[in-house]
Amino acid sequence: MTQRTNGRFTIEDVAALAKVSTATVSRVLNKKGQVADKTMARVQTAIVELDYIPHSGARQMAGGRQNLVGLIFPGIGDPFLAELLLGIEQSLVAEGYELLLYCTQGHSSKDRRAFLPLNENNTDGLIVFAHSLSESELQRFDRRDFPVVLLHQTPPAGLNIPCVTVENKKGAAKAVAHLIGCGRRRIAFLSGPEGNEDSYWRELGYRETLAAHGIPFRSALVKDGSFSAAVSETAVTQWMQDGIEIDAIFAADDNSAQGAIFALQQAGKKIPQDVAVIGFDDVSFARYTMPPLTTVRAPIMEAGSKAAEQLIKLMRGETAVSLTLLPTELVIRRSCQE
Amino acid sequence: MTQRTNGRFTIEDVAALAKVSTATVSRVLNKKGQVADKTMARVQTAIVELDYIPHSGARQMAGGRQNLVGLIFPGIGDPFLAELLLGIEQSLVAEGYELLLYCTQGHSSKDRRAFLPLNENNTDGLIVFAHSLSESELQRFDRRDFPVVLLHQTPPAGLNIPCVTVENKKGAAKAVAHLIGCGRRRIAFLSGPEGNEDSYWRELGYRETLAAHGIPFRSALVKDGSFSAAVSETAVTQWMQDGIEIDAIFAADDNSAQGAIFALQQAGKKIPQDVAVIGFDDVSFARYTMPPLTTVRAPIMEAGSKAAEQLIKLMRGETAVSLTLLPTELVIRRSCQE
DNA sequence: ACGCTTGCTGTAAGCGTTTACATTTTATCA
DNA sequence: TGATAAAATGTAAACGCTTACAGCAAGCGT
Repeated sequence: MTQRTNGRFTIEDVAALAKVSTATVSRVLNKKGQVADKTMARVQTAIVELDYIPHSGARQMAGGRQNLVGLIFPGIGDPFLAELLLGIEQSLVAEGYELLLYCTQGHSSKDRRAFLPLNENNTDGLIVFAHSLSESELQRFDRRDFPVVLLHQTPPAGLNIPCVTVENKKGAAKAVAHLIGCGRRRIAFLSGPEGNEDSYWRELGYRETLAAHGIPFRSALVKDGSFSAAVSETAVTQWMQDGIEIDAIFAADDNSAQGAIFALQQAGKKIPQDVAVIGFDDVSFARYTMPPLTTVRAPIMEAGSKAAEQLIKLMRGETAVSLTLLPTELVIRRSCQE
Repeated sequence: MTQRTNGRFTIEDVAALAKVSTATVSRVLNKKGQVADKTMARVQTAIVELDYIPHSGARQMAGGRQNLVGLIFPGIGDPFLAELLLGIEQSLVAEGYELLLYCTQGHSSKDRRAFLPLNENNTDGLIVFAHSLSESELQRFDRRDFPVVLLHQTPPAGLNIPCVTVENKKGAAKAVAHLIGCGRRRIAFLSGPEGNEDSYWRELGYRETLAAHGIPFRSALVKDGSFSAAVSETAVTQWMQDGIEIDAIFAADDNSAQGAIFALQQAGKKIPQDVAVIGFDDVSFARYTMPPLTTVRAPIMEAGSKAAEQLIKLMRGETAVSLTLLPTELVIRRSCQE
C-alpha cells in the first residue's frame, strides 16, 4: 500500500459532493457523452469547491486523450525558437492542446534511453526539431505508429515521418547570387555544426551558385561557425590572421553572421565596403546589428504552425503531407551594400 | 474496456521473458531493494530485448518518484534562459532528475485553471520563473506542501516558498553610480514590463542613486522598454523626437539596451560620446553589440543552479533557505566610456 | 538437528481515471 | 394511456505500475 493521503481530492470526492457517479464527473470533465445541464452545473460547482485537478497519470492509464503534445529540441535561448514556438502554439491552442518542451542539451542520448520524459505514453504526439533524437528513438515511434512530425530534419531512410522545413538550398542560392551580383568573388561560407541538415543544404546552395557563375570553390573559404557567434568570431579572426582574402561572408545562420561582423570590425574591416555579410533566418536581432544584417528570411513561425497542423492530422488518424517545404526570401539590409 | 493493444510491452512481458515476477522487474528498474546479480542481468536483457519503456502514468499512480522537475516560465527565446537552464540542469542532472519546460506565453491564466500541464501529480517539484503563475496557483502548491522554488520573484504574502534572485538594487546602483562618475547627469531609465519585480528593484536602485548624488528624479526620463529591443527602440526614438536631452541610458535589461543603442544610432547619436548606455544581465550577445555593451552581470547560471539545489532539498523533505540573493557585478565595455 | 538471521523472490492490493454496458428516467407518439 | 425510443446516469473492469508482506532457501551458531 502506498502513502498518498496528501490533501488531494479525487474524482470520487467530486462525485460524492455532486451526488453523481464518477462516470458522470468524467463526462463533464471531458465534455464527452450526454449530461443534463443541471447535473453539469452541480458537478462544476463541486470541482471548483474542492479545487479538484484530475490526476494526469490516472488519465494516461485509462487511455484517454492527454491534450498534450511535446516539442523536443536541442538547445534553448536561440531567438529562432521563440518564433518557432509562437507558430506551434498558435495551431495547437486552437485545437485544445498544451505544449511541453524538452531540451536535449547536455544529455547524451544514452542517458535518455529508458527515460525520454516526453514520449508515447504521456503525450498525444511529438514535434522533433533538427537532430535532437537518435534514429533508434524515431524508429520506435514509427513502429508504434505514434504521431511524430520532424522540423528541419528529413526522416531517416525507411521511416515515413512527415517533415516540415524550408527551402534552404534555394535561399542560399539567392544570397550567394546577390553577393556575386554586387561584384563579390571571394565569398566565404560559415557552416553550421557538423551533421546539421539545414547547414548541409545551405552549403550546397552556396557551392552550386558559385559553380553556376564560374567561381571556383575553395575549401579554405569554408569554416565551421556552429550556428554560434563565439565560434564564428574565432573562425573569422583566424581567416584574418591567415591573411586569407575575403570580400564577402555567407553565414549559415544569423548568430554566425553576428560573430562574423564582430570579428571583421575588430580586424578593422568596414562592412559592407571591405566585406559584405549575409546571414540566414532573419531572427529578431538581425535588424539590430550594425550595420543591419542582410539575411535570408526563413518563415520560422509558419514552419512551426505547419508542423503543428500536420501533427494534428496525425493525431486524428488522418494522413499528413510527408514533406512541407517553405519558401525563403532575401531581406536586403545594409550589411551587404550601402 | 479500452483499446490499448498497440504493440506496447508492459512490465509483465518483461517479467515473463526474464522468468521473474513483476516485483523483481520493478526492483531492478528502480534500483531499490535486493536483487541477485544474475537475476538483474536477465531482467536487463529482457528490457533491452523488448525495448521496454515504463509507463509514466502507471508510475505516477503507484506513487513512485518521478525523477522529473518542471520549469515554468513566461517566454522563450531570451538568451537569458539559455544560461538559466544550463545552471538548473547542472544541479538536477547530478541528482538524476530530468527537466520539462512549460512556457506560459500566450495562455491566459484562466485557460490554465484546470490544466497546468506540469503539476503536483506529474512532477516531483517545480521551479517557477518570474510571474508566470498566478497567486492562487502558488497557494495551491503551498497548501499541498508541494516542492516549489521561485526564481526572480519573491513569494506572495503568507506563502513560505523559497526564492532565488539577484541583487537587483545594488547592481542598478553600481551602474548608475558609474554613469554619474563618468560625468553623466541626464540619465534615463528604460524599465521592464509593468509589475516585473526585477525591474522594480532596478528602478529603485536607479532612483536612490540619483538621490544620493543630488540629482533630481525626472519622470520624463523613465519609459517602458518591456525587456524588449523593439519596444525600447520606440521609446528612445520618442525621446529623441521630443527633444529630451539625455546623456546616458540605464536599461533594465540587455535587450532594451540593444534597442536603445540602435535607436540612438539611427538618430545620429554617438555612443558613448553623446549618450552612454548600460544594460543589465550580461547575456551572451552583450559583447557583440557595437559598441560592446557595458552591463551589470547577473550570475544567471548560478541562480539557476542554486534554485535547483533548493528544490532538491525540498523534494528530499529537508528545509530550504527561504531567500537566496546573488551578487551582481558591473562589467565595463565600450558603450559607456571610450 | 534446531532455530535464527539474512538474502532473494513472489503475491496481490491499490493508485485515479475512462468507458462499455446496463439500467433508470424522461420524452414522444399513436 | 401504454409502448417505445431517446436521454441521462450508474456499475465495474481495466489500464501498468510500486510496494507491503509473506514465503523460501541457505548459512550460521549452538
